[in-house]
Amino acid sequence: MTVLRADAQRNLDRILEAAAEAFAELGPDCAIDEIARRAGVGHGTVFRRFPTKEALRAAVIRLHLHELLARAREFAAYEDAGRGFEDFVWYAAEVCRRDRALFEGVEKCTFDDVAAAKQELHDVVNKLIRRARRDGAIRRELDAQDVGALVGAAIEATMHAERPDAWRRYVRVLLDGLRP
Amino acid sequence: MTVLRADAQRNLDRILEAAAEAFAELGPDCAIDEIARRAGVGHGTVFRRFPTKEALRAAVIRLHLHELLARAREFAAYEDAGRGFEDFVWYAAEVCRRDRALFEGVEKCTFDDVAAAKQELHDVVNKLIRRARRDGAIRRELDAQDVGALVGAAIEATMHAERPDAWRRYVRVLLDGLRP
DNA sequence: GCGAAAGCGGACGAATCAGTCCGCTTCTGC
DNA sequence: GCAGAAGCGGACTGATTCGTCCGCTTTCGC
Repeated sequence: MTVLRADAQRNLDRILEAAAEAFAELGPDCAIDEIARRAGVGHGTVFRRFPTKEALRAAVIRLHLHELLARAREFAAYEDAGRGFEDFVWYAAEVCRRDRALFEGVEKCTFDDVAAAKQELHDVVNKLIRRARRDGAIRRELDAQDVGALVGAAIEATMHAERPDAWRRYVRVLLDGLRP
Repeated sequence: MTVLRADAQRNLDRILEAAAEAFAELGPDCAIDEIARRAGVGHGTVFRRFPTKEALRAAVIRLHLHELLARAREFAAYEDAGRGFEDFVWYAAEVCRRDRALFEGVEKCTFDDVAAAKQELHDVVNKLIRRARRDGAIRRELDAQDVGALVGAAIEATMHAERPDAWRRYVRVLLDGLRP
């Protein structure tokens, strides 16, 4: 990939920023025209950089997923496995709450590198869960997939809630329910 | 409203049935053409009975909501409030598991009578929850909306799970988490 | 500055889907 | 049976939105 012209780079940055904002606010089905408008460019310009809407979505998800992965690794390195797991759940909930598109978008996205990052994140989270379970912080009958599904569900629930502080109560309910 | 001609009534029944099925399967944004196809009628026929897609959605939701309301009243009449509440959650989980559109659809629907039925259900569930809370079966800080969101989330979680019996474990985790 | 390459963005095409309309068909009361 | 009312459904309209294209503009090495 050759270096972009200065104006093109400026526009690319603005598009990514606007896209992240618009997806977070309006969800992954948000119209390209809306993103172009927010970025202050024509929508043809968006399509030049990203051949499809899916590609733009993937680009935004990629950024967020790498951030999430880095943080998950930190939590996995905690001495206290139960604490590391809980802190990760709180962090993940917070991220998804701010950006409802991330959670939905990751599911939808079929790009190879995003799938790879997703798998990598999955592995790290699995490790977090296995350690927490060994330490008696999570019930024995639940496996990593169950816990992942339940955490995802609690986050999903916070999106429907009206009261802005609801998500804390939901995560608390979940964490309490997960204990043996 | 005058009585319908026999063929019209037959078609109306088929449309409602197909709509319930299609919404359950494909979600509340499912295309009218798909519903018409499943019902074996032209989509003009659907629009004759229901002036908008919203009206059709409301009609389907109405049926399900009344059923749910009747059952909720039964559970609310239980001697043992905690037991009544838990049984209701198990029942609601089962219903939502069969029809994922119901939960989403109710949120979207803005028709007055549906809103009224929703409010009525809300009141009964609130009563269930208040009684269960008084009996010490549910934490004090959760209201009906919270519990609804959490039950919905647990059901949502079961859809991502591979093992078919997962939903029972998830509801169990939820109910344990709800306790003080 | 200048010319070529890179980039821009609005007009356009195509697909999808809600909702309308009207010529033809089917039912029903008599 | 028949006449007229009721109903049917497919063609059509209009809105929305993804994605393309090409004439004009901007940048940048020289």
